[in-house]
Amino acid sequence: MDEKVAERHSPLNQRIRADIELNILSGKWPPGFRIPFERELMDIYGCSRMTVHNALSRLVESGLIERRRRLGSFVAYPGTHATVLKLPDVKAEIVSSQKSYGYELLTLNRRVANKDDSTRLGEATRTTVIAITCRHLADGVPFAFEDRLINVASVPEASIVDFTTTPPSSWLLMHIPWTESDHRISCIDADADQARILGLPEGTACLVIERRTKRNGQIMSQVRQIFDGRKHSLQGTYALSNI
Amino acid sequence: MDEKVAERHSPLNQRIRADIELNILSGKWPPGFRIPFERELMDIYGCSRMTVHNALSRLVESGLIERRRRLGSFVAYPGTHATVLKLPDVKAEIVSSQKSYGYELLTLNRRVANKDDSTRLGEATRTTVIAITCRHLADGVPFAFEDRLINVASVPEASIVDFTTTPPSSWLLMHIPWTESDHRISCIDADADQARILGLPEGTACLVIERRTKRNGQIMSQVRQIFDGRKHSLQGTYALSNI
DNA sequence: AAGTGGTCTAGACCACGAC
DNA sequence: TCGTGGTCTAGACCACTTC
Repeated sequence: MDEKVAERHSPLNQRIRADIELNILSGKWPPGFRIPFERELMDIYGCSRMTVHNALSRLVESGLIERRRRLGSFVAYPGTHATVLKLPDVKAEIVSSQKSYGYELLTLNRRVANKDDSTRLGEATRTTVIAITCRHLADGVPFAFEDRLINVASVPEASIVDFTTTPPSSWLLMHIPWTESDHRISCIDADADQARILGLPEGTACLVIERRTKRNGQIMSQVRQIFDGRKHSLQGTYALSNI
Repeated sequence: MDEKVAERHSPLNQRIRADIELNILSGKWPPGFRIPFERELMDIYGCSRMTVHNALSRLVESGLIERRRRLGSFVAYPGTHATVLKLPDVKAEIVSSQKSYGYELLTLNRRVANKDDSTRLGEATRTTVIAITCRHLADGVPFAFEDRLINVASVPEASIVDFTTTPPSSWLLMHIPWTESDHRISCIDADADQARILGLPEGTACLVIERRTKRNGQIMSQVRQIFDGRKHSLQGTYALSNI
């Protein structure tokens, strides 16, 4: 086998991973190619099986190889492109781009979930929700329009928060961290309201990010954020393992 | 510590991972919380340090915890939401939704990269490129407009492919697998050409996916795909470790 | 100096699945 | 049946960083 031996002084298991990645990404080992057995790699690198096994296991996690007992390890067939998108908190995003952050609460209602609310939360039960619409500004210019529902049953503390000064996204991130979430990214033509709030001509293409956050399977919040499509885009890289 | 002991009959290292995940996602262990030392977890689970260490290492990879020598392991502070988006091949996406797939080559040029081409490829060198525009149809209805550049220096085989019948995305996926890629997702108002090709009113909000694929750091191809924003959206879930 | 995590070893037994 | 990967052990030494 080819030992390109990346990064001479890094730990052995990382070198093994990097070597195999290189062979796959360079096209030398095509999809379906059987890579050496663990016991062969032990001899090649002069190390124990545990070291080899850990390296290969992480390649499985990253989706680069598949392993089958008795048959060996094979370069996987990539069916799709995938990308990891980071969707930062709007406030953090504005601040980190050296602009001043502004926040305006537009509406706040506390109500029993209506039909639309239940659809957004993905729950049939008639819970109480806090419905918030607000606007984020960067250097005084409208940056994003946010429309959020908070499930009061799941996040009772939200009842006593003063959302006239605290952006709900930032508060939730600080107080209800590490939730599971699913996202939907789409685009729309701004309607009259949205255009007015974002200071755009009606019909401008806008980027929409919707997110539902859950904890223990229970939905805590749903949010729809709308951005000026001419100024905002999302970028992601697909890096394999981060050696 | 709390042993919620998920999945009784799964391997021990996965149970350890799942237990710690549960404590973090449920909010019981907030960001900054110091989780038990490896040697404590050995006692708690009655296993060797290697088993504990492997479990914790994978939690580091998933971004859920951070570890510092001498101090211990801590629940990480989530700065951003992240999502894994799958961006399937357009043909595969249409076929899997039970619709008939159609493909039309619109233009094909082979030329020395001009200024715009070089920008798109992110390379200053004046290489030869194949520039393709084409249209994907689902059940005969325009589905996506694709504008692609292929770097001939990196993908010489592309010179002899008949792109009048073969969609370039599908060919590249089959023949140049396992490239690295980066993506950009944005939206635009369809201009006259785009509207005509997609069969939409001019000015309709459209979703745009741009992708550059590399191999060994060398750019192989750049593509811009445009979809009807009213019908197309991207969805992603953030699953932590896949236990 | 002391204690944490980082890495590795040389074994072991088991589970699965092709044959 | 038998060879592969899956899991685990009971050690070991090292690197780093705070004390």
